Amino acid sequence: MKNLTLKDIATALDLSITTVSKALKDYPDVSPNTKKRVKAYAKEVNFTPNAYAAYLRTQESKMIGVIIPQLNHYFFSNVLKGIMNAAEEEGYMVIILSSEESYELEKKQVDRLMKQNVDGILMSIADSTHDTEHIDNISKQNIPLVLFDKYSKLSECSSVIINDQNAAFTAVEHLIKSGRKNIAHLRGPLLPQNSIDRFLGYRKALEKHQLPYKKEWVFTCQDITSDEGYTYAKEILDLHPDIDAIFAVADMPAIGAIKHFNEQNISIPEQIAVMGFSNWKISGLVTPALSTVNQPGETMGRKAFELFYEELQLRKKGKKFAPKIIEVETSLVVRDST
Amino acid sequence: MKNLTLKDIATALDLSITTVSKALKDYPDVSPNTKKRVKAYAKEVNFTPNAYAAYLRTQESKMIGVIIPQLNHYFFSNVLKGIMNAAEEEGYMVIILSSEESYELEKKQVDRLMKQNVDGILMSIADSTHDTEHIDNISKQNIPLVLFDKYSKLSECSSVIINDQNAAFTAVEHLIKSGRKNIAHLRGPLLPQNSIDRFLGYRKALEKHQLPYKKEWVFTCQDITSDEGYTYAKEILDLHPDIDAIFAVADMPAIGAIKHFNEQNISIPEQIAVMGFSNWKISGLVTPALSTVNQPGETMGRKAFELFYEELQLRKKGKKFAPKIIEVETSLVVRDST
DNA sequence: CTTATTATCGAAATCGTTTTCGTCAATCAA
DNA sequence: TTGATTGACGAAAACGATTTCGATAATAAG
Repeated sequence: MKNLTLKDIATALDLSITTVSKALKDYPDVSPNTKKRVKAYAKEVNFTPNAYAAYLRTQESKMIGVIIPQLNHYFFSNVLKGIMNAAEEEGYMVIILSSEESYELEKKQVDRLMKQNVDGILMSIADSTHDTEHIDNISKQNIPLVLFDKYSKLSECSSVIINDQNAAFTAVEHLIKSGRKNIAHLRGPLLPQNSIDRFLGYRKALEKHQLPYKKEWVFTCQDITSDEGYTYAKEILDLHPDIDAIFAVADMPAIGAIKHFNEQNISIPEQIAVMGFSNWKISGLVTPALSTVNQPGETMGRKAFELFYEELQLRKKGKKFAPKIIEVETSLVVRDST
Repeated sequence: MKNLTLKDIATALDLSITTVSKALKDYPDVSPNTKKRVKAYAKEVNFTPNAYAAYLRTQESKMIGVIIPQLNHYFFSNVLKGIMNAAEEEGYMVIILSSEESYELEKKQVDRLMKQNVDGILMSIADSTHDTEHIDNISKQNIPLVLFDKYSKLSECSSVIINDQNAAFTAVEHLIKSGRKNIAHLRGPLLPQNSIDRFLGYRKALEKHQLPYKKEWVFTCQDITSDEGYTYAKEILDLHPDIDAIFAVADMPAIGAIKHFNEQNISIPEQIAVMGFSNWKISGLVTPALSTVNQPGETMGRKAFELFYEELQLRKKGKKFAPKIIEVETSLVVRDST
């Protein structure tokens, strides 16, 4: 009960391996009649060509590699879903690896994927990644690369992103319009572009509405966890009692803050409003439900695969491919915390 | 800048391909000196043998397939992590597929993995899977199969599970010991064994402590979502005001219930206690923090891979492998909701 | 009736490893 | 000296699909 080969079909139909192969791939020099016979038989016995043998000739593995910073992460799981669905439609298998937000591991994973001869790599770079040599290597090896969400301004490759600055701007403006004047920001680490852009969006909104920007109202989360939000919420209550709203770089810190306020019987949003970012599932389940910015992960994943596929097709034809940047729309999700 | 081959090394060192290959694999008929030369050079140029070419001879793809019911799922993400870490240590790549809890899709994914010639399949079967033909096919094709968490009592294969009945029993007993007498159960769908076992554990605990079992206090969640918990919480408040505790089949329904109680200003755990199952990250973040049963996903994943690997080694030696069932320890996590 | 063209098909090389089976020289035993 | 053993290496045949280049027969053109 082993997998069949072209040879099996050839002997069964009294044809050569060559003809069977050609028939299945619709070569013009096979008569319509034999094509029909071969295809019918192949379907009957549920034949699929051995991917490994095919690779050896075509150098196409029909596999792509995906590297994300965290496996257990609502947003990235959604991106993966989008990638995998799109990949399946084109007959691609997906190898998923995680960098665990580590630069060293990320380099290693890139290496593993290249050794595995994937046809392309889609990745979201780790927060701690400070240089792009390993990323540039991918392009040098001539394999298509698409970045998503956390991208690099330095590397010349296609990307699928959101407009973090605008999204943050809109979120903060929403807080301002609902009457808040003293808005704190739980920002992300200094490195990834997203965290910078969201911070810039925050500042821009303050500026537009002529609210003062205070350095001491910006708190930096290193790992973007709920614990950090919890801790900073305490600090805010103790040292900055005039703050009446918090805009967090992500849902997790926002939820940590909410937890602390709940424990201290601080009423949300009356005494202090809280706004997250990403629209994780959990954000709708805490009390009060968290207002946030929706980041359409699945769409981003699909678009990322499509960009890869487009690039691959062009390369196969020997054409040059100019990197594209796709910006996916976000939307404000207003719930009970603002 | 393409990947090097054995041939490249052979010409560089003025040896034959054969000798290079043998040297790298420590064949006895290669002199220690040449081995040293070859290995040093291979390391220098960062050579790794082409996996596809190797497969063609050895019929080992060094890939395993994993099928989980849901990609975006805290517990399964953890299992994946365990699998992937263990797999990497042995040089295996992991192909992850999702069945989306659909029997049809599950069959299709099994098929895809077999066509991809993976060396083994690890899977957690979908809730809707009612027969095991596709699962038995895997064994017939002679490829190792390991089930985890959601397994089947019908199939003869290794499994990594928890003792759902005991775990549920302990959880409910904890509710009883804290003084609750009227304990409802939000159970899972009728099919998967886990849901049945947790229900049985619930009954057993009631029985042991001589509390009456009431059919109308058992509510069936079809999709195990927070929405279902939310809805049933409402029903409980309206129709069964004497219920003073809820044991849910999973964290999500429990959290949905908490949300509703919060909105109705029902105090937890004073008026009603809530107990979840699985210890998702979110369960520690809601207010009040949810008591639950910890299910060590990462450990389960690692054990699952180890079982696969053990079976593979035995098969390679031509030995028979008797399916093993590993039971992983759970633990009660008492937080603020009980 | 011969020659050129077209329509179908196959032989064989190739991809990069692995592994079996030889080959050859050097060493040893007799 | 002869025959047997050992040590170190290579030639070549797989693995299964793809693809180039011929080969053959049937048809059309002259």
